[in-house]
Formats: sequence, structure tokens, C-alpha cells
Amino acid sequence: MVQKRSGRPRGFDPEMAVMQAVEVFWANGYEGASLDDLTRAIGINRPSLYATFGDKRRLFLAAIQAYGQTISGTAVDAFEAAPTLHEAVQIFFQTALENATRPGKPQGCLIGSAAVASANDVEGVGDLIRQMSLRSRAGLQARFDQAIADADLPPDFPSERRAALMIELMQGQVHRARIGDSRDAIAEGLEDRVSAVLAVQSSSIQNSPS
Amino acid sequence: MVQKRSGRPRGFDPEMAVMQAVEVFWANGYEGASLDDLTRAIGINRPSLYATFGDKRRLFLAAIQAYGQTISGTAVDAFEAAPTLHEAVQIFFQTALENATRPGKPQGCLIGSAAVASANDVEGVGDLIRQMSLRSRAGLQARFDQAIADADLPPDFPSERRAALMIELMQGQVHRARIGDSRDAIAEGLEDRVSAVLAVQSSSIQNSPS
DNA sequence: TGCGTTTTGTACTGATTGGTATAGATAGAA
DNA sequence: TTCTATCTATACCAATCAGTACAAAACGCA
Repeated sequence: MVQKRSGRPRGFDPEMAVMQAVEVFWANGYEGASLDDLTRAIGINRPSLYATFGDKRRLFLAAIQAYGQTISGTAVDAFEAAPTLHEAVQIFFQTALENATRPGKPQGCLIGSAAVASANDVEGVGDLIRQMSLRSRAGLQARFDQAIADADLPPDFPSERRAALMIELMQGQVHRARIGDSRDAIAEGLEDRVSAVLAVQSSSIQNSPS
Repeated sequence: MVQKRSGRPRGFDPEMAVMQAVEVFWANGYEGASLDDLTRAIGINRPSLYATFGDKRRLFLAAIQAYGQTISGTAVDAFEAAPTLHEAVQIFFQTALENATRPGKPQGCLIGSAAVASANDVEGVGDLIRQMSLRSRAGLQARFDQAIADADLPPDFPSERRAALMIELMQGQVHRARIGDSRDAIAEGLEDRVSAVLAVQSSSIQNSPS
């Protein structure tokens, strides 16, 4: 039930405003995104932004959360929806790659570039992305653990390590996207990444000198 | 042969100055590092900085290069110096991890956070880190190719893909370091990373539903 | 000592930054 | 209509930003 308040109604949608802010922060980083950039992209003036979001810092935090739910979250969602574990890991990397290399959008990942760079400078950013990362990791690990219980993975499968590895590999992908590698070039490594996550035996080669 | 110029001698070492700048940019990013921060950390005044480095942007580019040579380059150096391929891959990840989690230093990687975030805003940064990344990749790949020639790796070993994967995994490590994961926690995944790089057979598990 | 040259320290510039005061505009409620 | 509450638009603020003018200082050289 939405309480209808009296007074002049807001002339914009706060959720859409945050998504516009996401793009600006994503492309330019926190300090690189000025309030002029933000208000111009959103299409509102400063007082509206301040009345709705508090200040630039809190808008940034809102943008990080919105990015996590609507963009980077799609990779985890696809992972959880996939029928088989192998497909799940595959679709996870594929979705993350598509998000990081979408034409017309900033390349890479808002969290992997902007948020991480300003984690020391902007209060709350470090805690927020730490918590988001842990939750993603836990989601991945849960399915691994379920697969172990279902005997789809061996009992000694290191689910926690592999969940962490999966996030690492995903961040490696988006790093390449950010520095300009093409979607196709990055996609060439997809099977290697999937194999790394699901490998069940130490398959490294002989330790002979090279 | 160093030409001894007349005039007042410079009161600081430009190389040490750049390394101080590295730490400031590393911790705070490009836009997050003000000239006051930089000159305070270096211990010089603005005109000295401008006379020596041109402007903030060129100091940043110099810092990125210095970081690549003196810090992130140590991982590639250790890789090339190791006696066996397996040890080489291992020491590469280990060195990169130590660099990214050194006590008293900024966590993570200057390139992985600061440079990547400002690649769109600061002219020359994108090109520079692209070129540095390609050179690192080529160095790794060269040893893989040599190992193939020496029959230490099978002839169909995908050296280019694995060199790229190695950089991705390294960036995944430093991402975790940046968001606060401890050195020990990240080190738990070391063998998984080494195995992923050197895996010679498709060792993914069965594609049964989970 | 005096001259030319280069660096250093102080103080400054115009521009831009994040943030706000204030007045007008637009809605529901009386 | 009138009152009150909320939002919007313009214009503004102090602070900070990157970059520089200028004079004093410290060298080599004569």
C-alpha cells in the first residue's frame, strides 16, 4: 500500500535515476563523476537529487546496490536457474561477460573498477562490496554443496575454494573487458574457466624442468 | 655519462618521488589523489613537481609504469627465473599475492584499481595498461611455447589462452586483496590456480543434472 | 665576486567541486 | 478557493581543484 502524500509530485522515477547514475559512475568512477555529470544524465537538478538521495556518496552506494541487483546479479540468477551444474557455471561466466562487454554501455564492471578504486576514500563502499561479494560467494557455494549431497560432485570437492575461484575468474574477465579486450576474445577462455571451477582431480602436468 | 648542468641542483630523487606518487595513486585513485596529497607524500612543492613531471596526468602515467617495472613486474620476473614450469606458475601467483597484500602498503594493485577506473577519463591510461598487459601476456606465453618445444607441455597446449587465463587469475587475486580478503585466505586457492593454468586434459566432471 | 641557470618556496589564479538558500510551481485537503 | 506540503528551478556559497607567476636561493663557471 503506497501512501499518497500531498504536495507536488516528484517529476522523475528514483529507480530510473539510480540506473542513470550507475552508468555515469560505471564509466567515470566516483570522483570522476561530477554532480553536473550526474544531474545531466538523470535529467534532474541538484536539489531534487539531494532531496531524494541525500548526497553524492549515498547515491553512489545506491548505485552500487542497484548494479548488484539488476546487472551483476543476473549472472548469479542464471547460475541458480541452470538445469545442470556444468551449464550453471558456463552461463554464469557467459552472463557476466555479456554484462561487461555490452555495446553502448561502459565496459567492465562498476564494482570491479569504480567501487574498488574508491573503497578507501568513500565511507561505506568497502563494507558494501565486501558484503555483496560474500553473499555471491555463499550462493555459489550453496549449489556446490547441494551437488555434493546429490553425488554430482565428489564428497571432497572444495566448494568454498571453488566458489571463491569462480568470483576471481569472473573479475578476471571483467578486467580484460575494462582494458578493451573484445567479447569474442574473452569468450575463448570460457571452457578453461569452467574446467578450473569444476576440476575434480589434480590435473596439473609433470613437474619436469622447462 | 651524466651531463653536469649548472644551476641549483634538484633537492630530491625523481625516481623516489614517483614511487611515493605510486603509493598515493594506489591507495586513492587518480581523481582521489590531490596535488596536495602528492606533494605532501613526496615532500616537494608544486612547482618542483610540475617542472619534473609536467602535470598530474603525466605523473600518473609515470607512476603506472614505475609500478609495472618495480612491483607487478616482480611476478613476471620470478616466473621467468623459476627452474620448472610448475614452480614458475606457482611463484608468479605467490609473488603477485604478496605484492597485493603487503602490510603497510595499499592493498590490491595500482593497475587493477586506480588505473582501470580512470582509463576512460585520463588520456593515455587505457593505451598504457593495455600495452603493459599485452607484454606481460606475451612473456608468459613465450615460456609456454618454449615448454611445448621442449616437450614439457603437449603440442596442443593452448599457450595463448592460458597466458591470458593466468593474468585473469592474477587480477582475480588482487581484486580479493583490494576488498579486504587476507593473504592467507587468498593463498588457499593457489594450487587451484596453478592447476587451471597447466591443466592438460579437459578434466571437468560429468554433465549430470544437479 | 659576479653572471647565467636551474630549482625552490610562497602566494596566487580561474575554474570546478559538492552542497544549499530561496522563491516559484504543483499537488491533496479543507 | 485557500492552506499546507512537497518538489523544482535558479542562483548562489565556501572549499578545493589543478596549474602558475615571481622572487629568493643555490649551484657551475668565469
